Amino acid sequence: MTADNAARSSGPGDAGGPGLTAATSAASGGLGRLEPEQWRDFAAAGRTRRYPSGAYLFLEGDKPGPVYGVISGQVKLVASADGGRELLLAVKTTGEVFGELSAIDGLPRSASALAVGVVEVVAVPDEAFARFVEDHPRLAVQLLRVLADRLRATTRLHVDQRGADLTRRVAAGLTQLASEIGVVGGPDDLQVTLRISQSDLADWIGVNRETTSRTLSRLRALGLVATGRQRIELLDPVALRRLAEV
Amino acid sequence: MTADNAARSSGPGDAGGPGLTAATSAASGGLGRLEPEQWRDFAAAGRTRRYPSGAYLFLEGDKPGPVYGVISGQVKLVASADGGRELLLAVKTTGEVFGELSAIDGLPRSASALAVGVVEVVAVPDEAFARFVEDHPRLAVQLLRVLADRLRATTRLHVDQRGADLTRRVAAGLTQLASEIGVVGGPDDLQVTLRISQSDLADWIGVNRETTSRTLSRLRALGLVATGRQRIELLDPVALRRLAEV
DNA sequence: GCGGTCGTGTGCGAGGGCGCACAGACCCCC
DNA sequence: GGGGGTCTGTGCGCCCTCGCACACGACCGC
Repeated sequence: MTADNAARSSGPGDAGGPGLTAATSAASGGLGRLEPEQWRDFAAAGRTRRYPSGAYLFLEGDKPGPVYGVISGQVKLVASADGGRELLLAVKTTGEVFGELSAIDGLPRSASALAVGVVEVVAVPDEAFARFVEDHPRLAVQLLRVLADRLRATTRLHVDQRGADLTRRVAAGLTQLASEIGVVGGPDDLQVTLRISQSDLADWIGVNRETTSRTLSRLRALGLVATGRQRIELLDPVALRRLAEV
Repeated sequence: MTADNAARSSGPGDAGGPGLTAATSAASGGLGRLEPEQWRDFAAAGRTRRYPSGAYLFLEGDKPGPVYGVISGQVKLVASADGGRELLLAVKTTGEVFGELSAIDGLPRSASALAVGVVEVVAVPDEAFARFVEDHPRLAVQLLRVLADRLRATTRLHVDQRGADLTRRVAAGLTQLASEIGVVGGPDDLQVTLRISQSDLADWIGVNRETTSRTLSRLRALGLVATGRQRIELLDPVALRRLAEV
């Protein structure tokens, strides 16, 4: 969790308040990464499974089930609003854990998990996970911190996105996504390539595809991004972040 | 001003091994209500303070500080976005606890706490609270559940409000607020009166005041609500809830 | 009682996102 | 290699929200 966004102070009405502060990794939807030792213990408690591209690991509304850890591939966590709208909550990649909320509180899944490409995961039964947590107080406290951070991030997101103009929201969305699943490209360390569709980006930031596409056009004209099929290149991540946070 | 100058001392009232069992929903912003016994333990760990109307108990961005429990009065938790916009995150009343996030993760306050009318609270030093949690594993697990629930609720809110039309969002906002701070009125058990301004409601649902007022006019024409100065009466909460959930 | 302040209600014009529609490019699979 | 499906890019008009502006009424303090 980057401390820099949280460390910013701002009173009520303080114009310099937090902009679209992208609460980085914990944006929403997962436990974050475990330390190697913890991961071994975690993996030992479950079994490996493979899912084909497009398969659902679980659906929104399902009864509680296993907690998952990604071994390889990517998993999208999506929540559906009414009218068929969908919101992309998170993208989980190798080493990340997700689906632990249901194991914690026993409530139904609040999002669907969709395999992007072939995915290999380790699935730990929820009871085993619950025991695991109860037997490891330090882990429980760590979990508390993680959930607290995610709560902050989600609230922050909720607050910031309200009334912000499109350019800013798209810039913020790109910045967040890049920090989660960005693939560092060329020789320049700053260039980042996102391998997602514009529809996914639209679902992520919560606007429709066409508008997102148009906004990307604008950013392209500014030389900040380059786009292609299933590809968004952040040519100037720094400028984008600045755009997002103003 | 930030009422941070806390009087130190006062050992942790670490009496027994109870849990800070939280009630239910806790839409966002607090721990929920404690059971009487737990409340006693909690209160014993801190000291009572009084704040005049309009005083800030803490400000967004402040360093971590005490965890609060409301003895009497109301406290508004507000987060500020850019441009002076504010969002009302929660209203805490008698018996409710708030401000525990910072005590958990040590990060700065993510919202400001504002006294609505004269408020009496018990303030428990964050260190005491943290020790309290660490020494009671079962309490930690309880807390996990509470945070998980709040995370769900916040995410749900975030997902649902996206693209929903105004009538729905206002109806949803009224329903939520009513369940939190509604005062049951007349003989009919279903009638609920909210003692807040329309500006507060607007901040709660995240639209501007004028639009909120106009939407209330519409709902008034439908016979669903009655309005007055600092007063919104839910004449047909059931219909409102239906409106919100469709 | 009398201003001053705050909360409410409403009109109006501007701006912007939404949804539809369509064209072209690219990819995958048969 | 061809055809269908997916992804991208863009035009266009509708409608909704915003922001400004103003009037009225309730409440408060002197």
